[in-house]
Amino acid sequence: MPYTYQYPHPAVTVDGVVFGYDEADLKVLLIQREQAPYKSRWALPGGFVEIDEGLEDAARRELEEETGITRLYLEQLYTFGAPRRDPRERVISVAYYALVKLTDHAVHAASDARNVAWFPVADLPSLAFDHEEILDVALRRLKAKIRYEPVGFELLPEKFPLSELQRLYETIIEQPLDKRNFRKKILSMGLLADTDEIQQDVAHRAARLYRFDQAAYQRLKKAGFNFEL
Amino acid sequence: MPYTYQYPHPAVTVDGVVFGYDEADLKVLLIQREQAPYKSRWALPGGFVEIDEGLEDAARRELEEETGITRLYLEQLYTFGAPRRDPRERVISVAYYALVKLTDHAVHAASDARNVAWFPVADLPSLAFDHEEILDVALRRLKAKIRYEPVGFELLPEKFPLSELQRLYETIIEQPLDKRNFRKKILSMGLLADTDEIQQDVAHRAARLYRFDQAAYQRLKKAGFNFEL
DNA sequence: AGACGTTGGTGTCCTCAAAACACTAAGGCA
DNA sequence: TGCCTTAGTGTTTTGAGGACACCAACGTCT
Repeated sequence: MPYTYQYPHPAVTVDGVVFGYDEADLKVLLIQREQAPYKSRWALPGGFVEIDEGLEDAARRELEEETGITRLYLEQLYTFGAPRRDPRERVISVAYYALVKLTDHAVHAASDARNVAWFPVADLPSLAFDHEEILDVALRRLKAKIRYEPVGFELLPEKFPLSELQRLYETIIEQPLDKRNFRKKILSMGLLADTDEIQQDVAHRAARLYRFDQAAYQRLKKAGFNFEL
Repeated sequence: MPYTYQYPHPAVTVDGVVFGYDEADLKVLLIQREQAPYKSRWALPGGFVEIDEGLEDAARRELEEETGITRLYLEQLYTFGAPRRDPRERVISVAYYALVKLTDHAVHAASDARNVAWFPVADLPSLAFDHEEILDVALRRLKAKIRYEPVGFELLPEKFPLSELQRLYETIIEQPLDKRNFRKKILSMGLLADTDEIQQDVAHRAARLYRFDQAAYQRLKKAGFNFEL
């Protein structure tokens, strides 16, 4: 027990709410706990912050260790610190939320022996600790954020048809959008670049594929442009 | 040194960015440090989180202890945890921002012997630790938040003329607003109740005084209303 | 008493973006 | 060849935001 302090110190962890999307619904990555407390309950991936490690670094490291996911959009969400949220000791958790392209990470979600799985947000198991609350906050943040910043693209493959983008939006904000108005608006922003490709192997007319034009977005943002819906 | 752990634990603090407004500019409450490090530098009020105390509770307690301010709008801002942000040991700071009615707290800002003062955000001294960064994040948040949630009223006296509300908005978002359009819009929301009073002791035509109608706001919010600008 | 200075308070028109709305095109499949 | 499914396309209507200028009230100064 080599670490002593003059005053009691809480433990600090990071937890990650990792969102993914597959043509049907919005999903979250969960890990089944192997140890007490909450043994065999599902929980958000996360762990302790090393003493010499930045918070975001810790979040990335834990996500990589536990789920194998490496490149992702990551942003701090909120810090949860209710005194008894962990029965063992006082633990303060800095929560992050992340968006990944599910297509890249679909299968091998289980990286080490652990039980890792994607769950549709509409149909979740009961979670360990206060993780349901954390997830709830993350979901509200995502719903709000997607309307005024172009983060939805982080959830899609690099090339995607407009209809998929629209379905993504409809899924997340939970309301239908008019097809023509959606296309008109999103295209008029000039953030989408038309790859000269079309869908393959579909049983109907193939759609054009677009990609998000990061460079154009940066340019527009500097010029005072504000993404909206 | 009675507190020992198996692994190293960081210290956890809360810091508060307290905003006030007085008919000319937006101000922030700062404390002059009495001890090293950064002795005699100005800093955000804050302090250590007790081991059995919620984060928001800690923020309120510290603000009351150090500045005497008691009723305020308080909201978690962001958590800062760069490994060397405090030279003594690893310290993770959960920052909050607060809005107060400066009229209520103008004078006795110095509660105990400490040196406490309001500074215009446009003219700040150099600050201790990473507090300039924290303040910067807080300011950006306030600017964004005031446009889509009716928090501006927290900075004004209970009864205020419309012109003062408009000046507040112009100060915070740093651009002028058209008087007629502003009045039209804000009044049409139905969030302001006309007290039947007017300004006293002014050297010109006296303005009607309004107050923010919290009950009406709650009602509208439930009905799906969204405040904007 | 009268002129002046300062802030309060009011309405219209124009412009543009959001919302509603329905049909043809393409291509695989039975 | 007909059918099913999804892609792709414009116009009209409606409402909100933005530009814009004058009179009213009231204290102050001479």
